[in-house]
Amino acid sequence: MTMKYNASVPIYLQVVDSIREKIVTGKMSPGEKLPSGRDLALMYTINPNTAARVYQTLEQQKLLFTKRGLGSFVTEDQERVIALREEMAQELLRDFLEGLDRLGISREDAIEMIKLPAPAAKGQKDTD
Amino acid sequence: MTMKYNASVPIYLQVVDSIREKIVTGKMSPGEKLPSGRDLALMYTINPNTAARVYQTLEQQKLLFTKRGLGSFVTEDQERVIALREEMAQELLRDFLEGLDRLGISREDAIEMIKLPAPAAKGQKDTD
Amino acid sequence: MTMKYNASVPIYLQVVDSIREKIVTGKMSPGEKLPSGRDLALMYTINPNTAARVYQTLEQQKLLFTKRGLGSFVTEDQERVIALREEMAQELLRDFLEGLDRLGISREDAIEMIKLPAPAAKGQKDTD
Amino acid sequence: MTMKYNASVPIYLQVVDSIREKIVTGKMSPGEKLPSGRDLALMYTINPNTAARVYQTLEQQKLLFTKRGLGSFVTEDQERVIALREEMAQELLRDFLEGLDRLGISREDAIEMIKLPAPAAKGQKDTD
DNA sequence: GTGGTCTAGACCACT
DNA sequence: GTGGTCTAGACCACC
Repeated sequence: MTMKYNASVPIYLQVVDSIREKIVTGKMSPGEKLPSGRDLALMYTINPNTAARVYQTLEQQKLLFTKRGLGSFVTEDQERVIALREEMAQELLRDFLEGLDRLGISREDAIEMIKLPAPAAKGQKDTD
Repeated sequence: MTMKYNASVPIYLQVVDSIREKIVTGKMSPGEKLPSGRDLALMYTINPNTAARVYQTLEQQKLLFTKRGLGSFVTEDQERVIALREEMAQELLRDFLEGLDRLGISREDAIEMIKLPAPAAKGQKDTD
Repeated sequence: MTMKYNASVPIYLQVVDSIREKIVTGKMSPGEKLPSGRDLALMYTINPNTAARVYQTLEQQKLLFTKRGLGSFVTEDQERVIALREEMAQELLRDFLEGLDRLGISREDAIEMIKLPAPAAKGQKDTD
Repeated sequence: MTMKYNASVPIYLQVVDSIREKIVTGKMSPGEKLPSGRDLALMYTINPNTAARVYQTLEQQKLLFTKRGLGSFVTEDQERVIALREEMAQELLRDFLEGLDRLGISREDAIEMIKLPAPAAKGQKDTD
């Protein structure tokens, strides 16, 4: 679970995304218990405070709920999860289409690009 | 040229992107003169310091060059522009494909999504 | 007796309030036997430790007394109950009046609000 | 601006309430600049981190917005302010009425209580 | 054990 | 100067 952190985006958000992905893709099930804040801190080698912030953020997004003294749990609101997955897909698509427009690339060309084998991996974008 | 700024990404970068887009898509031609720093500040309603940083950043990316006392000009290195456009397209595509994988969406489904009419625009995420 | 718990206030206090209300409003009579700690735990679906804390708290408030081996009983000190009811009413009123002042609402307006039919219930603030 | 803090509710929330009250009652105007985080920390004798949390919370409630490097400002969304005041009034009223019901006090009696001169001030509820 | 809060101090990027 | 983030460590209440 150790991660390479991208220096330009807050660590807590990167961990949030990592966990959110697990929930949204079903790798974590509704009601499932998440690691304790302290454990999360160890797993991701971050400060306990940062770990707490991760769970706080996810709780605000209603992707998990917390019971004091017991721990944090994946939301049981399955619809929330599905809706979020849909949102994320729409945002991903919109960003892509907007980018195409800005670069003046047609959708037909874009589809061709998708069909082709993936291009070489990127050099690191911005770590420092 | 007034812009709605997204609070979560530095203003100077948003302006940088705006200008870079014009260069890459040919809306600004090689050698063309850019507005003075002060004019840029007025046009984008930003601080002159921020405007200076914009040109400084674009100069580092070799998309423009500056002549003392004369102003800033779009690079005449056409290959640089073309290469950059290609890079940007590849990055856009890669981000899209990675996002699809994370969400567990197949490329076929993605292509279907692209072909469909664009979904309604989202409410602004965080502008101010 | 099952309850929806508010995540932001300790469960044991919510149960304490629930029982105190019954005593203060006379739904439970002086000297009446309360359920055993274990039964209380079942009734409120709480941990036996928490149930014990509930009785402990109520005992500190002299609203019940415990006889070893026999169980817990509602206090027979009727004056204590009456005084508490009065206290609670005063506190309720004071909180309301202070809130009005903070919001800059006159008492006349407040009285009008009370006379009107109750507004629709709010969505739950934070239950789990 | 120094405050007496109630030990049983988080300091940052007490400061949040203090500022929210100023906004909602019009003591602070739309667009008005709030003190910097550091200044707020000094004014309320709290840690800068706690001060930051105060503004974060208020920002989530859309009562203020923040510009990096510039500071935080009272929201210019007047409707948001009005709506919030209304919400707060409704919640205050609802809590009062619910309390009356729990204590078995009629609304007529409640109105009489409101009309009477305020009862003696409360002893401290819970400081420690 | 678990989460929640707070302090203290540091570093960085942005305006 | 201003906000944003992170670390470190502590204390407390709750279950």
